[in-house]
Amino acid sequence: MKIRAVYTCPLELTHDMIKGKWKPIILWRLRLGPTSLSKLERDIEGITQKMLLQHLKELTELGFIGKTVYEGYPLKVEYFLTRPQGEKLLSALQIMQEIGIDYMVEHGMQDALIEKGILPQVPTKK
Amino acid sequence: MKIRAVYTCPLELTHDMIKGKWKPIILWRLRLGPTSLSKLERDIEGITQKMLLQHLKELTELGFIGKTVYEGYPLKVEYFLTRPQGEKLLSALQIMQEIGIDYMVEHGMQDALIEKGILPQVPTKK
DNA sequence: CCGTATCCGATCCGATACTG
DNA sequence: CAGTATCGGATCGGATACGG
Repeated sequence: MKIRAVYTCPLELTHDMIKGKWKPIILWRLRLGPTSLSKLERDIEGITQKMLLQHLKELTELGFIGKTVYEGYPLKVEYFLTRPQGEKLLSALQIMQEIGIDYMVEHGMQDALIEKGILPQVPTKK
Repeated sequence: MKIRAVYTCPLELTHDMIKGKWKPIILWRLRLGPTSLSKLERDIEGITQKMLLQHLKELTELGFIGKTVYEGYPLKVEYFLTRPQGEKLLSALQIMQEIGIDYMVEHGMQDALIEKGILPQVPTKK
């Protein structure tokens, strides 16, 4: 991904930076703290290693994610949210998470949320 | 665009809902109040009528935008942000706008911002 | 465990022409 | 002014294989 020279507004730039099916999910997972590639791959259901690496790379180049490489064997690498950039972006994603929850609750999709422990059992009765 | 039955997390759903080159820009423009199709088309530089209509339709179906149709000629339609959904989404976009500004300032792209009046003349000296 | 490369179908979006 | 339809190139993302 490359940054264009001109955008309609800064918002468009940001939207472009988090474009990609897995980018928000990766950042969201990283809010829990630094992790390795393999952990991310295990935790993010359905992602392929290729997409994970590609999106990690882009987010790193954009300054939202940092990377620590430990020398020696076995290989060890940790990815983490940068501050303040990564964490600020997270605050936008936090709102988006809420919007998603609101939407699902209003459209009878709570069951999926309860299953994942995002919502507690037996939510407000209609 | 269609809503899938299952998502990794609610955040992914929201990200999907605002996927599309012009969606954030359209919503951003609507923060200024209700407007017509033709005004949007004029104000959003580079958009085609086709994309504008397509994205407006999707955002309307998703509940972020509302639409008032006035009877009689000349035809008159107004699009507006819904509350609370549209306005809540706007608050996430607000943060994304700031992130974009931050990025541009840190990468020597302020000139574009000053031109558009987003930043005042002569910002903080390095 | 970490990372790169290729192939290929799906989708996105711009251009353009046309209707009420 | 508001909205629909079609076509084609560009990009995205999944599968898969391979290398440090």
